[in-house]
Amino acid sequence: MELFNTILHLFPSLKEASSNDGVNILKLSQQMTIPEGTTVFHQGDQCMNYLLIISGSVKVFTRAENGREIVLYHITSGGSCVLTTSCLISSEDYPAEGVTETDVVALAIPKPVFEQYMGESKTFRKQVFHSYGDRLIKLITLVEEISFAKLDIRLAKYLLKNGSVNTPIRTTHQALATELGSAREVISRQLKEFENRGWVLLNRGKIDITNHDALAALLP
Amino acid sequence: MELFNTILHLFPSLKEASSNDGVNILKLSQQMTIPEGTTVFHQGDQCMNYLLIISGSVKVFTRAENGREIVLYHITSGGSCVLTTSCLISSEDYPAEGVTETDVVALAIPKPVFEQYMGESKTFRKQVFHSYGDRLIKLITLVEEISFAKLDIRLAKYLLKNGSVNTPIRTTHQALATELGSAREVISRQLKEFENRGWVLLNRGKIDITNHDALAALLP
DNA sequence: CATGGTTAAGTGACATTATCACTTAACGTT
DNA sequence: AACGTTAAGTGATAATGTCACTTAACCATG
Repeated sequence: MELFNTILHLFPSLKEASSNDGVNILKLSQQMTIPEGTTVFHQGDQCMNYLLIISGSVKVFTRAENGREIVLYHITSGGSCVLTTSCLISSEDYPAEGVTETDVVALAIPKPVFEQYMGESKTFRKQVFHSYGDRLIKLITLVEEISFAKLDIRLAKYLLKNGSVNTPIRTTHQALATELGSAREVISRQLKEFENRGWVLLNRGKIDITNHDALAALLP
Repeated sequence: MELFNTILHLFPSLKEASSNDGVNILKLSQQMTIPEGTTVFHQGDQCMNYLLIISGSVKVFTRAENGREIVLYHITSGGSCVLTTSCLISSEDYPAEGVTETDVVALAIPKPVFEQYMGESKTFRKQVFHSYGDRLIKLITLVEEISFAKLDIRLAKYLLKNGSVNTPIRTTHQALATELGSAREVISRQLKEFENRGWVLLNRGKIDITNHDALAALLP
């Protein structure tokens, strides 16, 4: 059973939880496959499951009235949706939206099962808490970056993180703007500036990095 | 024992935790009084306690290299420091600083005691989770505001929240800038603009609201 | 109560980023 | 090859941030 092992490998805490009292947490949970572009949760939703991502990626973001968006973070393989958890516990509404960026395989643990294992397994608890801590730190870092870091630096950082000299980045300026919490025009101009300096090569939907070191020199 | 009851009233989960197996979580924790202006934790610290605030207020913020600061949130009576918790669990370093804004009375629960009660008491767990959820939601809201909301609106909101027509706000423009993640000069100019419109009255270290409704009309 | 140090607030010039209202270009379809 | 769609470019203008100061208020102390 390949998938079974993959899951236990990604979420080792489930191993302990499973064997604890002979009940298999995996049997009580529902495995689901979600196609790319699906809205997993909405601003204002309620939710009844704790979601573990087995493969693929979910983009979590908020939207302003005027339509502008900003990505809060991504949940990838091995991650869990703490917003879901947070709402599981506190029954508050989501302050954000989640959309799958790729096809996603996930495990949905029902609320009662989740709560039971939170009490029983220290390892499971630790993992859940760790996800929380991670998100908090990511969000704090995001606040820092938005308020302090200049856009050219944040853009360079993103480019270097998501591409390299021979692996171009396939995305639109609009998506980049959303990712960095800026406006498309601003991103376009900044990229054009990078292109003028010979650091990148721009094409519709594609950005080639041509001078890695120059971009890297921008970072603090 | 007045304080004892205050604590149990603020943190009802401790009641259950205390009586659970006869061990009193309060006895194992240390109550401390911290004067105003004390740095409770630093960027880069480790920590060994879970902190509950009994009275007073702690300001949590990050600082950029150039010295600019932005307040992430405040922890007040009945709140707990989840950053501490997060680092308790994941042993990561703090990405922020905490400074007392007033004299603070707090309860420090040592790491092992905290972990024990996390396993034993569902109520305690719930309260800890709730704090986490609260912070997440606060941080997400902050990200939203920083990236989408205009400064005049955020400023008006702050003024209305912290003062009224006959209770002036006692703070400096610098503190306001930190609170809103902006620069002092920008705040000064915006306030001056409000004053020109007859909405507020400015004095060194004091802001009087003279037209509540006009300010309120600015909010969405 | 005058003086000087300290902290708060004001100012002008300039840089960066956001917004608006478009135009131009690339792509896929038929 | 023409057309609709989506991506990217552009110029003007507004909002915000930064820098290098100046001015004003407050407080302590002689």
